[in-house]
Amino acid sequence: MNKINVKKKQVLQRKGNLQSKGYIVESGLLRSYTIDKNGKEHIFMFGPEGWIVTDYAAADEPCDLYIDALEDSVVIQIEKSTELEIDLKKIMKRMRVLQRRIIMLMSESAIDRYNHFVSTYPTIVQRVPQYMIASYLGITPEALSAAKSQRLKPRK
Amino acid sequence: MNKINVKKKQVLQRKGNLQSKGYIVESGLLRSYTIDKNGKEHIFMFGPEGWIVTDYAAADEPCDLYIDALEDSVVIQIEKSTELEIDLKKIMKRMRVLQRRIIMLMSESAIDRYNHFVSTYPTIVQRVPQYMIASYLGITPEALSAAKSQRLKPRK
DNA sequence: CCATTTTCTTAATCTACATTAATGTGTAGC
DNA sequence: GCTACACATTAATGTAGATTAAGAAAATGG
Repeated sequence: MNKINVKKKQVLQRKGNLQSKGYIVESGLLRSYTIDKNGKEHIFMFGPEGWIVTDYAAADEPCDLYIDALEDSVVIQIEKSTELEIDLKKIMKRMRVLQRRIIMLMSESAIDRYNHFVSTYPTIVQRVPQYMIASYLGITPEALSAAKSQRLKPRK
Repeated sequence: MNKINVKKKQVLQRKGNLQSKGYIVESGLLRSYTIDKNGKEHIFMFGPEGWIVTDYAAADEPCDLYIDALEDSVVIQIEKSTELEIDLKKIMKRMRVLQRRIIMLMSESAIDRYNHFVSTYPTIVQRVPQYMIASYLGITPEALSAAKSQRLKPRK
């Protein structure tokens, strides 16, 4: 078993890596993200304690995601084949998270996605800066800020 | 084994169903989709021959997706637990498809997503109306039509 | 075939969100 | 207490894509 201490900002995986691993987060917080052709970051997922962070490229394919640490963390590095054997129900759950994310990106407004996020991951909201949540939601920090202040105003 | 003949437009599963099944498509074409609070449809995936179409809700949870047939089809109905035992590599592939979809929804313009779709699923483009592809891409048919005609115009 | 319905396109207007830029606020180190 | 840096807010302007509506084209059924 391969337990690793990771410092905040340390990069565990870069886009394009072959043989990318999975990471079980024991403590701390990881994130995975892409950088698009305009150099803009888009956060794919946050990985707090208990979560597994990985890219779903096969072992011999270049992966799509960067993975780094948002807090000092302790993680267990695993082979991808191992992860999948772990727990059928967990895989199902992960699939559903991805499914929901797609549905939300297609069918909900920015503020609705934000509200959803806050109620689904209240602890993460406290731990990462607003602009990263915006990045996860697929909008700019400015748009999130505006949407939030809108929400607080009583309707006339 | 539960082989079913499905007529075009026949609905196999409704959003909110419990105990929803998975469907292996032997021939024909299925799709899964949601309907948002404004009554608008958003296609989650197309399932041509050889694909498995399913919602990732656990057996006892209400599912998120409708599933219906876009062409007369022959499908095999399976229990979800069965599906997952089938093939680890396939699961991985499915995960990656979802991952890519999320990345694309967050980081690419409508026309880039369209081009991607066409090169990834050239056969499906021939088999479904444009407005369904728009729905899959997360845009309106009008926007897709406009984007396509833009693309064809030589740049000045 | 013809008639009807479904799908696609075009164009005008509207809106959510992006971009840019400036200002504000916190907090960490000195 | 300053200074700096990281983050959040606000406001002005820009733009991709939504909406609406109309007409053209294509598919479908009798």
